[in-house]
Amino acid sequence: MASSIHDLARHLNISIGTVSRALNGRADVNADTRQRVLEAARTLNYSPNQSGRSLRQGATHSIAFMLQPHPGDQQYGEPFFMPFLIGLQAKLAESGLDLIVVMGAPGDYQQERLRRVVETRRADAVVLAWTRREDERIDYLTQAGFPFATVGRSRSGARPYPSLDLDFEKAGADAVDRLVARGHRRIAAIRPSLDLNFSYLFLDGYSKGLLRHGIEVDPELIADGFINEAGGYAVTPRVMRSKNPPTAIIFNNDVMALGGCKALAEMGIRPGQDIAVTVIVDTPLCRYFSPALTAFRPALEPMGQRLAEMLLASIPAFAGPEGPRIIREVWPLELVARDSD
Amino acid sequence: MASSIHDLARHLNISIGTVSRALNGRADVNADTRQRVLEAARTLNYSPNQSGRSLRQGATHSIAFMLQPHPGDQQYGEPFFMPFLIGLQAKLAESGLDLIVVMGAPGDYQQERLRRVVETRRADAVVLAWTRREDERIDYLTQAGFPFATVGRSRSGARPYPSLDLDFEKAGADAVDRLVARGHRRIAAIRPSLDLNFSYLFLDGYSKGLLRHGIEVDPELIADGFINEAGGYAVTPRVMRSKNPPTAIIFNNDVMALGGCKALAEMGIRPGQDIAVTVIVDTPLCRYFSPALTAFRPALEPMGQRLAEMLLASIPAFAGPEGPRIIREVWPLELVARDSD
DNA sequence: CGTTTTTCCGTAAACGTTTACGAGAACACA
DNA sequence: TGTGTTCTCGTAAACGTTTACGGAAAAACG
Repeated sequence: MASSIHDLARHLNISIGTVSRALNGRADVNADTRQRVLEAARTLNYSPNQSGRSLRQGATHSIAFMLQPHPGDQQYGEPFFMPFLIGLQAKLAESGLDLIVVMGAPGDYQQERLRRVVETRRADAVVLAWTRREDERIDYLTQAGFPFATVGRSRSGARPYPSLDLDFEKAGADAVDRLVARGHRRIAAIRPSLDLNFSYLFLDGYSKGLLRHGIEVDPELIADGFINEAGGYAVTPRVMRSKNPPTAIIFNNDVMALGGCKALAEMGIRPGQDIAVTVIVDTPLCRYFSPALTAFRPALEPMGQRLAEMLLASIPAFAGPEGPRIIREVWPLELVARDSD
Repeated sequence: MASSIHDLARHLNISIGTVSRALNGRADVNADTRQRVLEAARTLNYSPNQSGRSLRQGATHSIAFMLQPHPGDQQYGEPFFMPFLIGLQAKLAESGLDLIVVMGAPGDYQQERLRRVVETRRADAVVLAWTRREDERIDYLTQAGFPFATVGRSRSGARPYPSLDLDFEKAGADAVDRLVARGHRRIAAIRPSLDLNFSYLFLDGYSKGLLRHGIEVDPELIADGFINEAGGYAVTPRVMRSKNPPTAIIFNNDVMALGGCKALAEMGIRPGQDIAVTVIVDTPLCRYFSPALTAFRPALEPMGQRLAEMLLASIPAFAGPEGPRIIREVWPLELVARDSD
């Protein structure tokens, strides 16, 4: 079943060294022998043992994406990440790299899992998502000298590292601009309660947007909750019951918006009619909700591809002739105007 | 940085064999030396190189979950699988196994990816999801003698294999029962157009349910679409515009229901008032939609745990003293009555 | 034909583990 | 003291690759 390089060598009556060289496309092997080797490999259904080559080369040819549920959440934010992963995987495959997604148990915030991946050398590099404002994972990886890239920024990290993020700050400000232009002055912001960095960026943009229009930031109109439907559901009534309730709400993500709209519905408040609703990160949910939610859309699949390029560019073994480079980029979020505001 | 077993041996002035035995908890090593080895391992920050032990043992200590987007879909059905994966991963970890999620490119239906995993021995077993009625992956794995388990059943497979499925047939029939009891006789069914096995099971149950009440199955009330929001959106108007339109719709999954409800909204038809809507597989979306959707709920996390047990029980190396066993189970879907019917 | 270069291939070591085997030391028992 | 048993540990092979090195044969060159 499992045919090794020795089987090929024996079958062709040549040495294993030659077989290996032929397979790996090295120059010092006769064109004819190479042909025979490749053919034998096909007929004997040979494919190289990963453990063997990893051990010899000190490289696993795989990149790990760390997947972690948030505490209090069972959703992983996947509607967001799946298109991203498609792009990432496609680009990595071009360089012969496999993408593996490493699961963590809920609650331990990946540290333990990450250590495992790094120390047992299960992957050549990792991709981190859901970066936090202070992110111990980033500190650990830089300190360990392990290659990585992040989707999202962070304050952590002694050395620079490749990162790709969305411009949540601009989106937050743009959302305010649009609502103000439509006559709103009481605008609420609902965001995750965790230390997630994009949550801060969003709030910064929101605040700057308000100030730009001479509107004071009212703490009563800002609320934090779990980053899931239940979080939005729990927290939205709170801002609606403030002394001077908002006429518009900006939700930081789609699932919190879903929960929030549920709460609004139960209060008899209709998005798009009685209140304006804007969502920062667009997903199919926003589009197919009724009313369709105005949202800011990321280019997820291209982002995945780009992050792969950036990650590889930072690793000496994969970087081009000009040597490794650290690339950091922030991509725009594009407004998709729909019916909810 | 990367300390090996040789480093430990040199540091302690003993042989690598002894170190290895101490680390692996074998009996023939002095309690005192074991203590010293373990301590040195901690201070030198040793952890075994996976490639090394995999190569030697012929086992990778990891299980692969094959993740594949459907053609025409970018969603992966993750809201469904994530809690399942949490359970799966938790149980596998108890046996020292890592769960890795292997991505496939959209469209190639995993075959290529699966071959890669199997042939390069990247995992000791795989878990398949989204089983099809005729599933070449199952044929391939049985023929290759590679351990696997599925969530979902299939017609394929020369030999029996562990599988865990939900009782879509009963859920379909129960949904009909409930709707009939509430006075409906024109009941539509909307399901994925792919060869997915649960789609057939659902339709069987639906048909049997109707016949049980003496209601003829009307092909005009059955529609197939992409298993995503767009699919439900595209296909729902078709059944609504039939000569004798339905007064109730059963959707096979949450995302198609979301799209379908969008289409209904645009036609001025309100779920829960103008039409009854039932969803077979419950997710947070169903709960937080307005109106909350009546749905059938699976116990996803326990299912993940159970499948891990079943998979391990089927592998000689992990099975208990009574030897390997093939377990197949079908779990119930529990009705959660809400506001949409 | 002698010398140099090129082409091609075999040999063997190395990657980090695990483990079968055997041997020395300590101990028990008569 | 002689014999057998039990504890411990070192030695070395093996897992499947890749690759540095060197050498034989062929080709090129004068």
